[in-house]
Amino acid sequence: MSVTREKILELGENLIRTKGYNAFSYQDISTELGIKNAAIHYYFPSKKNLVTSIVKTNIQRFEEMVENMESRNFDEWQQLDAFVKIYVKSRREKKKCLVGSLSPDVKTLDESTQKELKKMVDMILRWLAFLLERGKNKGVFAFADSAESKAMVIFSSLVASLQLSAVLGNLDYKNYCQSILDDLRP
Amino acid sequence: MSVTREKILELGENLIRTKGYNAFSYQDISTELGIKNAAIHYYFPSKKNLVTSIVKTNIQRFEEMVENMESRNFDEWQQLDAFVKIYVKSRREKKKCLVGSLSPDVKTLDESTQKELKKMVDMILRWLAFLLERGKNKGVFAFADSAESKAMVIFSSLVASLQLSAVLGNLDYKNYCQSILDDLRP
DNA sequence: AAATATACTTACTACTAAGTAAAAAACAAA
DNA sequence: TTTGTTTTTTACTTAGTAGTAAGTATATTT
Repeated sequence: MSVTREKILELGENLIRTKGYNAFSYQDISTELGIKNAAIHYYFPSKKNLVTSIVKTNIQRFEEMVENMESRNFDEWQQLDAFVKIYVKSRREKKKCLVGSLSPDVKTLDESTQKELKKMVDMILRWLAFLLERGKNKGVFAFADSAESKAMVIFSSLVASLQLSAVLGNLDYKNYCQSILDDLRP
Repeated sequence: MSVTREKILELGENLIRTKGYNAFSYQDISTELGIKNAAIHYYFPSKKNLVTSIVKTNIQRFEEMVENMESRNFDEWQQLDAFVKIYVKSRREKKKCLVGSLSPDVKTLDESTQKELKKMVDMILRWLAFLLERGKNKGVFAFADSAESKAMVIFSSLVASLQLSAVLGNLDYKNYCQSILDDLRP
């Protein structure tokens, strides 16, 4: 695959995660990469095309991460910890997660992009609920309500706190994430 | 105060809460109100001006709500329940909350708007933490971690789940909110 | 060597955005 | 009824936006 294409995807993702979908333009990318506007259209005929590709890439990345953790026999706690670490890293890099960046703009996205985004959110929540359920049965986690509810609370907390920490500025994010994990301790 | 001005503020808020800050235009407002583009500039010289006013209005609305609840001797549970009801209503109206709409776009906002938004988030989190702490001491609530942490988890959950429910579509939001409250039961 | 595909650039169209200056209309008070 | 103020429209500018058509140099295939 083309290096330029890869760079466009990477830069596009970063722009979405810092400025948001409706605030970034092809010019932001072309200027940064030192190419012309039309060169981006060569790889991604339309903006919706680009964003859909970015979401698809992220879905794949997530699937690979989960597969990798399972094959390396990560236990439930280690897997959840690895997932939370993605958010700690995002915060350090002053970026939001892709879901937290695109979800607020979902109404303004193309239908095919909406579909991919839904697929991604569904996938994450299903994985989280499954992990929590399995961990609870094995005594790794302890929590009162349903695994689905708990998955939603944990994911929501991670997504929104990343947005809010950009507003508040200070916020000890790493510590906050730790308290989410601690809450599950048996 | 002018009726047109009030209508612009209301419509602007709704547009931010449905499409987002960077996706709505003065034309969206002028078309809906049957006035001209320039008429909006008469009341709000710039877009940043309008958005800042919208945030300020919401801060005031929140302050009034809290004052009102205190003066009517709402207990901690009733106050939290009333706060959660705002989000259930938002979900019913297929809108995000203002914080959840503007926070992801904070980098693209004018500095004065950023300041007001921070003020709003600070205020809500302080109030929530205060309420949780007081309620815990009185035995109305029960939770393990600090009131500040719990306030952040609850607020994040409400904000992000509103965004995610717009992506997922189905989601039993009312029930989800109930589970957040149930979690605090002693 | 000729044909074709790749990876672009140049130069444009069509449109939308925010914002402005000046004129006109609407409304009040004298 | 005149005068002044507030509100709104007309008509515009400036500065973008996504997207396209046509061309070009270079590499690859036939």
